[in-house]
Amino acid sequence: MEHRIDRIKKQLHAQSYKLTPQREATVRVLLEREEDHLSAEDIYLLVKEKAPEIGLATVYRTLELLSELKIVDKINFGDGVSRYDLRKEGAEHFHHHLVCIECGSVEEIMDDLLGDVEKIVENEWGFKVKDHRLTFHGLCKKCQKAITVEA
Amino acid sequence: MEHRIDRIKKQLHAQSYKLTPQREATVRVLLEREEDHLSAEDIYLLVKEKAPEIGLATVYRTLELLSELKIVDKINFGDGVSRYDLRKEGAEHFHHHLVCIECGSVEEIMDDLLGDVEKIVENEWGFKVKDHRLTFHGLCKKCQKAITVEA
DNA sequence: CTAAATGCAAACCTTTTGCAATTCA
DNA sequence: TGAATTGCAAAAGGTTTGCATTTAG
Repeated sequence: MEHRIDRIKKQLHAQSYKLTPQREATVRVLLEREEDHLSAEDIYLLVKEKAPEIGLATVYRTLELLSELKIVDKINFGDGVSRYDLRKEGAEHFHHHLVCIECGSVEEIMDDLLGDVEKIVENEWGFKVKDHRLTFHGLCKKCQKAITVEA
Repeated sequence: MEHRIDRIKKQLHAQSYKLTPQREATVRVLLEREEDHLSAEDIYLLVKEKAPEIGLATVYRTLELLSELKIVDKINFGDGVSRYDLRKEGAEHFHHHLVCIECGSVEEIMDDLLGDVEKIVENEWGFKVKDHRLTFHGLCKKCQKAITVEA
């Protein structure tokens, strides 16, 4: 944890950005809730517990900055809100998501399943892939069971 | 074209929705601009040319209805706007997109490249896939060339 | 005829921005 | 010190909603 904060601090300083207490608090929330897919508002409320004086605008500005630095990825699952997801260290590509259409849960897949597909896209379409977004919509294990039982 | 309109009319009637002139005009715009990825506002302006009295709210309501009926898919490329994409007839899955990070162009891929990946997700994660969203971000052919030349 | 649909304007939400005051390096 | 950052409140989108009126079936 401290290790990752240090790293991020260095990344910021490298571009002459400052690691303010507000930014640090925001990053800590992101680290603590790595599994979640929090909206800016969610993050704001959590950061407020540690740093009550912070403003929502600062959270937005911090998240934008972290996006630029590729520390977080901004995603959108189709509800009207952007969500922010910490990039795994060293990850070349954005990970994938399984969104349950029944209960709304979001599971992450870290494996890169798209190696072959990207080759096809590059060779057959001449498109140079830099990143991707892949989300599956369907039924998670739990909801599949629930439906089987009730049927 | 008329054939597809008829089909949609039937789909609407099947659920006792009406095919109003406003709805028909909206569908026609969608059919004419099948290749594009129009926002609600874009569609509104285009529909207005044929049916000047239409209101933006009606366009939104129509698009929502068409989404429900799986006639269009609502997508989000990360700019703050929802875009609407006509589903190809008989398509089981949503098609894929190649978004150029240089010029913003959007190309569509109709082939289903995810068959194998879906099998893995179903078998290894126990997740029952119903649909997916796959977008690649990178450089289109044109922009790759442009960059090579200027370098 | 009557449930469904429309147009308009107001309301809503999320996100962004201007600016004076503050703070990190 | 001085450029970067913050908080606040206002503004700016995009989208939704309430309601009186109109219309497709």
